[in-house]
Amino acid sequence: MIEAREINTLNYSPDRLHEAISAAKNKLITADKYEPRSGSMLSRVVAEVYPAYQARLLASSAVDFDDLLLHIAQLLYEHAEIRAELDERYRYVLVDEYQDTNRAQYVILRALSTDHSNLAVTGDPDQSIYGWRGADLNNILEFERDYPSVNIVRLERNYRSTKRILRVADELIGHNLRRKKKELWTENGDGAPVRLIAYLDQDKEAADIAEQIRESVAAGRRTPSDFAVFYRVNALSRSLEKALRAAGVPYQMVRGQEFYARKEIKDVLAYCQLINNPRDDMAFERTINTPARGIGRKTIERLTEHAYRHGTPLLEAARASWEIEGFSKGTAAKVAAYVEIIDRIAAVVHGDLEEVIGTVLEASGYRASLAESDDEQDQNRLANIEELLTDARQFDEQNSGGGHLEEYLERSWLVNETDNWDTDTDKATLMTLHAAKGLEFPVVFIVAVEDGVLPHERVGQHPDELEEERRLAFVGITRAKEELQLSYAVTRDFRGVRRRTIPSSFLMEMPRGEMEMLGSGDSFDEAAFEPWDEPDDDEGDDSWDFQIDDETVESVSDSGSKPAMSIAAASITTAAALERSGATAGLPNSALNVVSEPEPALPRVSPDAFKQGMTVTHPEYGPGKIVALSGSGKGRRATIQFATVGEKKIILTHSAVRPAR
DNA sequence: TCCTTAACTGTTTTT
DNA sequence: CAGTTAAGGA
Repeated sequence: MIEAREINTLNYSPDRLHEAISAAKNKLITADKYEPRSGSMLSRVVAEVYPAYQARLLASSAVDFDDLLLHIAQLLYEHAEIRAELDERYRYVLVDEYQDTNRAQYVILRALSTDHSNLAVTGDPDQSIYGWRGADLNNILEFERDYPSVNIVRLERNYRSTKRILRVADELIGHNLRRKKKELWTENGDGAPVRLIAYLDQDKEAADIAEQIRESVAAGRRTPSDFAVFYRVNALSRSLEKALRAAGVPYQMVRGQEFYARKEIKDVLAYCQLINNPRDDMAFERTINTPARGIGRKTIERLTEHAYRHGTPLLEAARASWEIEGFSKGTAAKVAAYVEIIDRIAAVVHGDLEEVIGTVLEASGYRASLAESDDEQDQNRLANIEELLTDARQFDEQNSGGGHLEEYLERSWLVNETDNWDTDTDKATLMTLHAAKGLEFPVVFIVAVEDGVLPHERVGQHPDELEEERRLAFVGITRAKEELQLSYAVTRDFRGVRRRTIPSSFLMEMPRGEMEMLGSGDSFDEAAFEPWDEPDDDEGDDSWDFQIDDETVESVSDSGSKPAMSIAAASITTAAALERSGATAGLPNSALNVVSEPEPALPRVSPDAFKQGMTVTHPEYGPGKIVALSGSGKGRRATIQFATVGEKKIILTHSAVRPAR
């Protein structure tokens, strides 16, 4: 579809376009109402693709995730009598996790609670972490305005965490502006200090965490399921898995969709989808030459054309293969053989799922083609397919009588992250911060609390996005009941390259009094943290600012004077201290080279590189825009409008301000 | 049409 | 690094 329009897929990838369409749908903008924003090429492309995409969904009798809500909202909106009937039927409506609702859900809720306004919602604005998916924080922030007669109950008592953990969480989230203030308290004990550990690299980080778990379990103090390790991105799980395996710690990794998203599983399920819905052209295209049966691009092209001309689905066109012009006898026979396969599977559609999938595997030749292969990966795939059969059998046990194909497929689409999280087995848990919401563990580790990872570098210049990252950290921290460890690695391998990292700015927003700063084992010079440990005479936010000429100017002090310390400077000190202490002695050359690399942790930017109107970021104040510049050389200053704290005047040579990524 | 190899490229989170 | 695409040969 995108190809047909000769759209430049480099700038407008299917992913990006779908994302844009999804965002539009979340805002209840239907294809016919979508207006391209002037000046935005992307939106012009979307305006072209969106209606075609929607038409194609309709032709396939399909809906996407967003349609699930959009269609309902539209139905309720356009048909007063249906709305009234459903409002009548559902007298009392309860919504959990209200902070994660989007515009469409909001409209649906309103529609269902108009005549019978019995609506109860629960949620915590500080735990809204799905803004990027269309969740609208305003839904909860402005609930009182939307429903003036509302009765609000604040649940501020925390029964889960220790006082220290709670204070760390509370102070961090206090840096957010778009929230509802609340006073969290608990009668639990102080508990242990929150640990902040700097490791040399991610392998040391992973190994130490694994070792801590192993040791506690061996000592009988804890059991594996007491532990959870959270990370911002899935890619970070690799070294953790390796270390846990090496330490012999049983673990489970929660990765939603993982199973059903595998190529081989999707291949097999595509046959099922086509049986379930013969108009599913995507399933047709996926299956017709999987495994390879000599049906290529050209053949599919001709089929598509025939289908288009007759207004039929592709499978229908394939049934007429003998009449299609340009098809050789051989080609027509191959296509007919494929149709035959589909029909054979369709014949057992009313049986058990295990039978349906078993038939797919046999009739399609999929299993045989994998079994013949001597590629190691294919053997793996074979194992996954056997697992799919097991999954199907389990499903059959719960849904006896057969004929439940559609339900099974639905489940495969809708499984979420935590659905396959097993609470009964005694294993440590690895998961993303997003997946962690709603859970709790006695001991929590959060790894890679680094600039660019937690807040993730892809959060845009919009302050709301930075705040969402902060909420994500908040969610992770508040999962911990008794112990919490935050950590970062001084260097981290990323995409095959070793990089020096900068500790997350969020770490500077946490109360040092509740925390314990550590290096990893004795390989770390604690002196590196001295500037942090030293309690400031004044507390809190202003500690790195001091007054000059009436203006608040921010600067990193020279070594010697004590209070001001930016996070970037801390990381430089850390690395330097490492070198001095010979902490790197045991490392292979490559690692040593990197640590002693002349490249500073914070790329120094010449003051002249800053231009008016430029978007910049600051480790504490977040993103901002340069309003004005003054002075020159070392004295060059910028007035920056920060989204979080308003306008600040900053000396560029000394500050940690950088051009936005 | 298929298969192998080399080059390339892109990287968040997921109902 | 890993997953995907482009190119070229069978």
